[in-house]
Amino acid sequence: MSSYLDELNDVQRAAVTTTEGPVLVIAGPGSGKTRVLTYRIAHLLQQGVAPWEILTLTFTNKAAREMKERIENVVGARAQSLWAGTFHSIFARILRTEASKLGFPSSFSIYDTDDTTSVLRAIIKEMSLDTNVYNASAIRSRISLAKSNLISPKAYRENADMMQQDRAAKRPYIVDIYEKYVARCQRSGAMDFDDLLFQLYRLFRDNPDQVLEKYQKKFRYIHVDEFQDTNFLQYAILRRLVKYPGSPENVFVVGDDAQSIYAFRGATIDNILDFEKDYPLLKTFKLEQNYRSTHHIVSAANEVISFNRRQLNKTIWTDKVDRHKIKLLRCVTDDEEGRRVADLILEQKHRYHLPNHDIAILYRTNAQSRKFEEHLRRLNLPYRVFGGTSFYQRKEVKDFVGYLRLAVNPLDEEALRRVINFPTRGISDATVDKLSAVAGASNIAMWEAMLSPQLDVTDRARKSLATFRHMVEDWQKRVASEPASRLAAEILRKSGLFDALKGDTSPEGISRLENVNAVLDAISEFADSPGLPAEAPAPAGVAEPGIFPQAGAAVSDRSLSAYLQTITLLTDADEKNDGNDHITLMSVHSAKGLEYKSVFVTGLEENLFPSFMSMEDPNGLDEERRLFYVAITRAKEFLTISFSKSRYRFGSLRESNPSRFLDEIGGQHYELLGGIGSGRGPAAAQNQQQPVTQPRAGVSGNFANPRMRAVTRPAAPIAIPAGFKVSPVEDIVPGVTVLHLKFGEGKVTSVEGPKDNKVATIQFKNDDMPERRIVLKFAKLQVM
DNA sequence: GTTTCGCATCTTTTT
DNA sequence: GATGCGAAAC
Repeated sequence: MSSYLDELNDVQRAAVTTTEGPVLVIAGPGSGKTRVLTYRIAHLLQQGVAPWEILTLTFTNKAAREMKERIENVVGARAQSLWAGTFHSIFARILRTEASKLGFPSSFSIYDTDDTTSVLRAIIKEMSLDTNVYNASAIRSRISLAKSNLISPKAYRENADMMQQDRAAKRPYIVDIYEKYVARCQRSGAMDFDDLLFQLYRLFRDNPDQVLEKYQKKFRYIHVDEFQDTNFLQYAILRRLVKYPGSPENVFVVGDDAQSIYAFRGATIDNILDFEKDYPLLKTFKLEQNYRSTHHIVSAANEVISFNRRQLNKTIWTDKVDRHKIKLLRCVTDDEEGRRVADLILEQKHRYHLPNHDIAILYRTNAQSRKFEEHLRRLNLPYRVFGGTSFYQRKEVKDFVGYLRLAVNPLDEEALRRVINFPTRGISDATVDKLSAVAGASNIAMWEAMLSPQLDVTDRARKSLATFRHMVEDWQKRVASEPASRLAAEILRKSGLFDALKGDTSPEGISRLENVNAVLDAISEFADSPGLPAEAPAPAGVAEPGIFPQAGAAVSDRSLSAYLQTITLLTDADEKNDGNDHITLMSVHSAKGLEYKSVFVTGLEENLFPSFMSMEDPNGLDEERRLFYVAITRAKEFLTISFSKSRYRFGSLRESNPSRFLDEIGGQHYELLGGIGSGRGPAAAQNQQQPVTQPRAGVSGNFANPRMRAVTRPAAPIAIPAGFKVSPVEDIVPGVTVLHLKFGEGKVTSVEGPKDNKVATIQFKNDDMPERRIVLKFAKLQVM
């Protein structure tokens, strides 16, 4: 058999070669998930499946790109014609082709979260509602929730539950806002993130023969990466694509319920459970060997996740030998945390010769990056911050992009509002409000309302409007014919934006100008890049066939319009690597799917990690725990966890307690680090005075002063009985009653697994889980 | 019509 | 600490 199959273990190979029918791969962290996915696709190509018949939905565009590259290494240039990308970007591509069927222009705009919030704010204001009660971003999440559950404004009004909730929250007009919002998006020729899913669903539902069937036939093999993070709507679309009479149901999904961290966005592990129900012929493979991390790290991760109430059965194990324990860094202030992490990085770099790209600092909230940046800069260590306000969210960039969007789609009201009077050109807020009122009254776009006879403004304003309109009309005419980069450069000058920025010689002003120029560069690069698939001369004349001409063209679409749709859907992870060797700083969410030799997981404090937003709700806490699980499993060799006793948050210094998650790691896996900064400054001195209880081996990590912890967890902790003695593994057999330090008394129902890695299923008496699977080599159990 | 400043508000994670 | 909003000054 081909050599690439030899690089797989038995389970991996079985998954890769099961090409027909529905397949579910449950893949623990570091278990070679990407490898399985790429080899499976390569395998399909080797067997003669055409690349454009294979659809792969990933979480980031970068993941898709890397996958393509790896496949290319196996099968060559054909890989470039694969359909691979995020749900949102692939769907946007399909929508672009089919937009007219939904009453949208094919160059529709995509509203990001800011745009959406701003539209909502305008609607709320126009409706004269109390902005304290009707908070735009809260309404946005409410509408997003509705869309993700396929609830249209009409359905919302008929939905007793939703309406009742709104009345209870004293916000009965949400449904009206929702209705207006949808109308406004439609007349603006704009879709928000949820629309990219919602509208595609509508498209498929309402055009089963002309549209849906075409795609069902086209995509003979469909793959989904990070399946645990798909939401209801994404799954509903997937199901329509895959499940129909006569379908071969060639759908291959890869996921890990323990790494599901997007419940707040509607993702649910129910999808995995539903998947088993929806596809009776499903074959399931479990990848349980972790090739990434050392034993201490894997064990700590297993212990932490065992505290969650609901999980699929699996046991992650590794044969990597330990060299280093997990380090626990206890700090007094967030500044000390920043300093010690930076110092430790320097030390690790020297002692183990780590390049910067082997190192990552992870945190729960983006706001935490600051302190680390300060201290890395102090030590001259190069770093890069991912997330937070991305490049495309900066004001000057949004302004420029606003002009570009308007040239491509003048109906786009958000773009229009943004740029109509910036730089100022004599069009006042009052005039804009009037425009908006006319637009609302006759349900036309504001762009069209400029010409309406009903528009009652001063002659001066009318003149300003006409000048502005002519300027945009000119661009609009040329957008289809002229090279994107040339037109964009002209728009930058003619709009007056360039002069406005040039006038500002402050350092910030200069950097704003640089940013805008960077957009120009990006457009040139985008326009000049050889267009991914179709144009790369496919070997032996295998271009994507004509049954799907437009989409084939869309693949290599280098227009301004294509550029704009692309950038809105970029994720942090997609940001281009500048080729420099730098330390990575990012949120734990963004780190999903990545790995580093040395990882610092920071800010392990109650109300921060787990977040105060999740503390009330047990499901929320479980999600935070999965997030922590994701964080620690990013590390291959060195894992350092830090927390601080106090921290600046929301503008003032606050006390904080160590995170409950720390107690869930067994003491044998970590060591408390004596301050590097000992004797340096008051914080360090104070730190030394703190009495520190060293963890006792064998007892669940109780590193911190116990009085600091008001413990709340599913199973109430029980007192350690005098004379508790851990029984040897051999004594744990089915039928015996055991005592567990966390879960109390329980009965062993079964024991399985290899001799050195036995797993027992135990029913605990006072526990809200029917049963738990306990990895015996880590557990502290006494036979009673 | 435009700019600036002070005040209030809201702070998670992301496509 | 960042952002939005309204009022006052230009």
